[in-house]
Order: sequence, then structure tokens, then C-alpha cells
Amino acid sequence: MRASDRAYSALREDIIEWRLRPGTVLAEVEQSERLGVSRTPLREALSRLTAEGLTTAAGGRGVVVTDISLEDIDELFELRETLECKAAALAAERGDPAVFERLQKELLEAPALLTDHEAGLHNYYGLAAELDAAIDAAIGNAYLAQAMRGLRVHLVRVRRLAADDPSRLQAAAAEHAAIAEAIASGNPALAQAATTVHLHRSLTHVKATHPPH
Amino acid sequence: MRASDRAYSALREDIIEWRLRPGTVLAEVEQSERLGVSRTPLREALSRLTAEGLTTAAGGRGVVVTDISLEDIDELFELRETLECKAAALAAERGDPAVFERLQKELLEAPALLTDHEAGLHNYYGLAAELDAAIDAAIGNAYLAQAMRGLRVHLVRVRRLAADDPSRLQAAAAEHAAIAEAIASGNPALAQAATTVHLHRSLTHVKATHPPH
DNA sequence: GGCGAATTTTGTGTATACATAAGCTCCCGT
DNA sequence: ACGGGAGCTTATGTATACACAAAATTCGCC
Repeated sequence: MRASDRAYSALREDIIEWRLRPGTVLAEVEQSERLGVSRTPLREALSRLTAEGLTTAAGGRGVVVTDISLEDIDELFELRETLECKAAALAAERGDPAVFERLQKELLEAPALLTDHEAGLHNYYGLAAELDAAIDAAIGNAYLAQAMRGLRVHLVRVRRLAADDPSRLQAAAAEHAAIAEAIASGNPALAQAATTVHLHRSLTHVKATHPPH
Repeated sequence: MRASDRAYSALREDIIEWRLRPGTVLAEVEQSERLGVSRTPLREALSRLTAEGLTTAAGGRGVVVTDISLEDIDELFELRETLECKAAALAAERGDPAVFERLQKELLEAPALLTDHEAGLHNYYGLAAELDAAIDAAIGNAYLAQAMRGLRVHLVRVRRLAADDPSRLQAAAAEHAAIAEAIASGNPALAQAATTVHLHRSLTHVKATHPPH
């Protein structure tokens, strides 16, 4: 693997996992020494992060980790609703029903696995990612898919803020199953509505578990 | 201005103006010599272009200028409709009516200026850009605005393909005026509808003037 | 003692030299 | 004659050295 890729992945992980807090300045020499790569690949890594919006160039004095405030979360979900609703509707029109029927069944079984087991949680996240990937593939629109990929980076960052409380996860699994069902049935309006419901519940949950900060 | 900025701007211009055709491989040494900068800033420029989607990394063998086919245009407008409709609706909810009333008036006067004069065309493009900027500012959503900026790069590239035929420009000015009016009147649904109409007409025009390629 | 300017320091911007990997070509073997 | 492998070539990946600009600190002057 290239050195620039390693630096990029490491920094991205550090930012998403909140080990590098918003406002932290990433000096080139400092980070290149920490990650054991030279400045050149590190600069490329920082460029990519800045393009993604995880960092912002702080005129002349390094780049800083981008902040995510509560207003940002509102804006983020506003765009997310716009894109994911459209994506769900398109997937319902163009997707293969069999794929989403299978996902629906698996998602309906997920809550049972979630009750106590730690492994079930990872399993559920995997299923949610599978659903996302299936929608991406079904929409057949590279530009829309790219826009959604760009969004998900920030969303993962927000998710790490919210508590992984089991009752919410069970409800989320049911909502995901509803989305999969709507897509499988080829009903764009329903798929869009189910997505809207899911996103609003998610946003409410995040804001409820993290009010002050 | 930094050398990397100059290289970026030059390459971006060359790609948008179709002087660098899709499929052209941009070798680092070749381009760095052509633009009179070293490889290091040129690499950063290529990174930015690739992040924007104007070029794609061709595994190991330089980067190539991204192709835009007719299917791509359909996908592009699908995303564009999604984003711009939402933006127009939000602008109608949150924007300052006075700003859009002024833009509406100026846009209604544009067709008269467009008839023969060359300067009028540039004037109209300026007004359209002003409307875009006003919407961007009115929505108050940095993520949505960023997504739209990312799209506009590709759209400009498509626009250069289509002929600047006067009758279409006059119609487009009227459609823009309708959008401005809807936003000024604070009617989100109407703003969204006006945007949908405008985009569909634009797409139809582009596909009509450029069927075979 | 405080304020301002100059200097030092630190960090980014750029260039170049070196390493490495991927392609291509040519030659050898089958 | 065709296929495969080895060597060469070329272009990218990486490291480092140098230049320049900005910021902080310190020294001098008021």
C-alpha cells in the first residue's frame, strides 16, 4: 500500500473516531513524523481530507480538523434526506426486488440478535452498510452515489457521538427493514416516505442524546 | 498566487473548454513542463481535479480526463434536479424576498438585451450566476451548497457542448425569472416546480442540439 | 513599564533527486 | 510462428533540501 494511502487512512480514522478533536491543527512535519511518512505523501493525504471536508485549510498555518456543531447536524441531515430519499425512490424504480427482499428478511431478524450480544451489533452495522451498498448499486447514478459517499463520512462521525442504545438500534433495524420492503415492492413514494421517517427518527435520537455539548 | 493554484486553474480551464479532450492522459512531467511548474504543485493540482471528478486516476499510468457521455448527462441532471429543487424550496422559505424580486426584474429585462448584442449574453450569464449565488446564500446550508458547487463544474462542461442559440437563451431567462419570482413570493412548492421545469427544458435542449456526438 | 519594530524561528511552498513499479519490447525457447 | 520471460524504459511514488512567508519573541526606544 502506498504511504499516502496509509497516512490518509490513519488520519481519517483518527478524525472519525474523535481522537483528533475539531480545531486540532495538523502540522505537516509533526504528522509526518507521527505517521512515519514523509511530507510529500502526507500533503496528499491532507489534500484528500480537505476535499472531503474533514479538514479545512487554515490559510498558511496548516490544516485544522473541521468542527461539527449541532447546526451542522441539522444541515447535514437536510442534505441527507434530500439525497437518500431520491436514492430510495430510484432504487424502488430500478432495483432488483430479490436483493431487497433478502435484506428485509435479514434486517427483521436483526433485533433478536441485538438484545445482549456484542457481535449482533457489528452484524447489524454490516447489514445497514449492505443496504446502503445495495441502494447505491440499484440507483445506477454515479454522481448521486458519489454525493452520498461524501456525506456518509460526516455521518459516521456524527454517529460516533450518539450513544449506541439498544432500543434505538432495534427501532432503526425495523425502519431499515421497512425501507428495504418498500424498495422490494417497487413503490418509490413509499420508499421515500420510509426513508424520511427513518432519518427524522435518527436525527431526533442524536439530538436527544447529545443536547448540550 | 501559488504555483499549484495556477496549474489547477489552467488545467481546469483546459478541461472545461474541451481543449483537453476526455481520455487524454495527463502525464506529470509533460504537464509540468507545459505549465512551467514543478511536479510537486502539479500533483496537487491533479489531486484536486480528481477529487472534483474532472479527472480519474488511471492506476499507475497518470490521470485521464473524465469522459462525459449522454448517459452521464442524464445522471447529472437527475442529481441536479434533486439538489436544485431542494435548494429553491429552501430559498423560498428562508431567503430575503427583496433580493429575488430585484433579480426577477433584471432577468425579465435580459431577453431584450440578448437579441443581437454580444455583450448581452455575457450579461445574462452573469445574472444567472448571481441567481445561483443568491440561492446558495439563502439556503444557509453549507453541505448542500458544497454539493451544488461540485455539480456546477460538470454542468459548465456540458453547457460548452450545447449551442448558445438565442431563442433558448431567451426562454431560459424567462424560466430563471420565474424561479426568482417563486422564491421571492415565498412559495417553496412553486419554486421547486419552476426549477423542475427549467431543468427539464435545459436537458431537452442539450440532448436535442447534441444527439449523436 | 509598555509599545513597536526587527529578528529569529517555525512551517508551508517548491524543486529536484532517488526508488520503485508497471509496460513494452526484444529475444529466446518451444 | 507464437508465447513467455527477462531486461530496459518510462512514469509515478517518495524523500529531502532549499526558499519564502508569517508569526512569535525579544530587544530597543519612548
